[in-house]
Amino acid sequence: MTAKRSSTRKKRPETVQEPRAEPPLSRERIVTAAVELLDAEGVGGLTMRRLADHIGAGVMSLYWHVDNKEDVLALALDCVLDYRRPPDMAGPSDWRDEVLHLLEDWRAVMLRHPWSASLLPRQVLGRNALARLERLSMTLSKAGVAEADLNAAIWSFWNYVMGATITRSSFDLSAKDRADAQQRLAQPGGQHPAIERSGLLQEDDWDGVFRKGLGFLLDGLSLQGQTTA
Amino acid sequence: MTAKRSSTRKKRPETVQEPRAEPPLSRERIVTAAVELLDAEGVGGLTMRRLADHIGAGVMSLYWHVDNKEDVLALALDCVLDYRRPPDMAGPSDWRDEVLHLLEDWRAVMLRHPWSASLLPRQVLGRNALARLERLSMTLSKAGVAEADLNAAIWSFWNYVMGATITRSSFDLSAKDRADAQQRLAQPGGQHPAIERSGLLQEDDWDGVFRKGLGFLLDGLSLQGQTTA
DNA sequence: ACCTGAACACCGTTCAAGT
DNA sequence: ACCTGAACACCGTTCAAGT
Repeated sequence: MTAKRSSTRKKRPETVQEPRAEPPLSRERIVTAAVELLDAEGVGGLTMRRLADHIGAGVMSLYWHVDNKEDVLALALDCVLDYRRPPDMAGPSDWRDEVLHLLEDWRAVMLRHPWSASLLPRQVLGRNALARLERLSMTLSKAGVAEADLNAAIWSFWNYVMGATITRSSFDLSAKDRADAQQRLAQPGGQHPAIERSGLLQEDDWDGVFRKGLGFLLDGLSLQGQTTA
Repeated sequence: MTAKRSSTRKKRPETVQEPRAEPPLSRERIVTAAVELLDAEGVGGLTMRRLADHIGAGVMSLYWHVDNKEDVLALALDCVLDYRRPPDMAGPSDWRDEVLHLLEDWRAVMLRHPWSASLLPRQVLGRNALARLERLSMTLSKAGVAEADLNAAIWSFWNYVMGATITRSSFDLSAKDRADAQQRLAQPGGQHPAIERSGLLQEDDWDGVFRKGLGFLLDGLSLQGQTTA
């Protein structure tokens, strides 16, 4: 394709010199641009037209390389979820640490692309999502989680991570929103004494909360059957 | 408003007789219609125009009663999440059962309106969402969950329920999809031996899985600090 | 106070056509 | 094999106007 590109170059003498001589359209280039757009503008900002503009192509050219918008979203999601299984740790490591690391990485990746988490639940079968699930499954069964508990355990971690990440990335209160919420709760005759007292909506150590809840899940799982490390 | 309606009637002799003489437009009527439409067509099927048609009003009439589409969605969500705190159980009941019941009800409500769960994470502050969180908070602190663990516990349950429900309602595989998935996993040199072996994607006892994972969470929480029932 | 139509600035995608 | 423009059937919302 380098050949093709340079032949295109020859046609355009240097005098014109477009902003950048665009490499030919390709699935890969489309996905890259889609991720950029999604990162910059969120899911509502991705439009086939804007995507084409961003690339410097006609809208309909995209459809040669891609089925439709849904396809673009699926590709972008999978791209972002890229997972290279870490080199198998030398020596036996704590399975809890392994799960923790795996899920914190997963969450971190999705928070870096805040549009991604909400898309994942209907795209469970993506290449990299499956790879991550596979890894989790391996870790848990090597840890001795009973066969009968395995699927429930995996889906529990999944649910927890998705819920946490989707919530975190779609519910970020501005300072003003927080003030409003707090005020509404503290109204005379407030109907929410408990969550007002604990400051549930004022919580801001999301990393800590995430880790703590994961701890509950791991502890509960450890109690089940013969989970031997 | 009955007056207004009957006066309208007079203008139209029985010969025409519209399907139903429409009661006047109101926020309430709009929300009801929105929920119907959402239940029938999903989130992609709700359109201001279709909503107006469904009600028998002009599109722009809606905007007198409602700020915008986002507002409609928020109202519909809160409507569906309706929560009447159950009459305080006579006698002390198991706090685990109470949490279980609370969260299973929450999940069931959202599954009955499959569009709702995905909307909730950015609408945490809705009336009924807060009421349910309040209830959960009360139950947990009465159960003796330490002050320091309370918020983490509440958010953990939230995350778990949201993750489970969103996944369940956006990822329902047809029989064909399942077959495809299974086949892809089972390909020669398959890269997913673990999740193939456990049949992770063939799981279909979602209620059971949900309850089991909730059990892990509850068990883990019970281990923490002095949780006395 | 409540409703309306026309208009604006967008969408995703089909289709028939170009090279 | 790859790209394109025109066109279709939609969107949400503003605005100026009606009653």
